[in-house]
Amino acid sequence: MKHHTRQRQAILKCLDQAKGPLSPQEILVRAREKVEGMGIATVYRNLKSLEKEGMVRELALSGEGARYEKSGLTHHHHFFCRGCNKFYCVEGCPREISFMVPRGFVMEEHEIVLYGKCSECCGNRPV
Amino acid sequence: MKHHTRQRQAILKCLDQAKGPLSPQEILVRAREKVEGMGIATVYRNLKSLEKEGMVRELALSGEGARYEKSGLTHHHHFFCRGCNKFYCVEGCPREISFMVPRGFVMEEHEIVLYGKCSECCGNRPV
DNA sequence: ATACTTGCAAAAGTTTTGCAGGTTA
DNA sequence: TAACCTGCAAAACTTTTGCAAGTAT
Repeated sequence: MKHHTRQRQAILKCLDQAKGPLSPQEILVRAREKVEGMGIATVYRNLKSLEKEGMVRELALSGEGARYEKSGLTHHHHFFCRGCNKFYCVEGCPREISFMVPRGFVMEEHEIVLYGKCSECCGNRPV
Repeated sequence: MKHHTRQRQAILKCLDQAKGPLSPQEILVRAREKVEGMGIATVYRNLKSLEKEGMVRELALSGEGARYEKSGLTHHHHFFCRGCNKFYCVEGCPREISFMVPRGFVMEEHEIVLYGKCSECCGNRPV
């Protein structure tokens, strides 16, 4: 039987409030505002178990270590800002991409990542 | 002035002969067939410098650590096989994706990764 | 009470760096 | 010869694990 701990709830809340997937470190910093003294191991452990339960999804798309987001969101993709090294969720998808699958391969999922600068890092202010 | 060492040439040759981007470990194994006793540090160092020179491109798209490929290839994307944990290059691209870029953001690049099983891992033989 | 979680510290990976010796131009 | 590279080992990071103590049911 799973227990509902403050730490676990804090992690889920962080993911809820984020505009995009977060790294374990980002989660730690934010979750510590809610649960003082929380350890990084707890973050990793909870992310793993939440992933196993299907509540969270791991994304590894930037050369910066994995990010995590709630699962069950509507189909979407991501934008990685090279200025602030953050991910943002983006809507839309060019549906028809199965023509890219090589003969004999089976596609189960796809992921699209746009790289560039977010509006804040976009010239308005110095990076 | 850069020097042309056997190690550097071996790494480039491995990348030339591969069907998709390779991990540093994969490169080490293959390069050692050409240059006995080669060390992993040499692989990492060369990949970094080749990347800086613009000859090699880093991809980090699988939760499995970065992969590297020659740069200057024609625009293409990748398929990650969850059976053998290898990347394959795939042709084609649904050109029009700029509608996905959020207002105020600037897109510099995009990457598409298909996940699934390659033909070899696809039922024909047990994974 | 029992089962599950936590924080800490140690361990296991992966990537980077320092250095003495070797190689390239 | 001077500049650059290499292999090794140590260092730096990131992620996982063991364990005694704490918490949820």
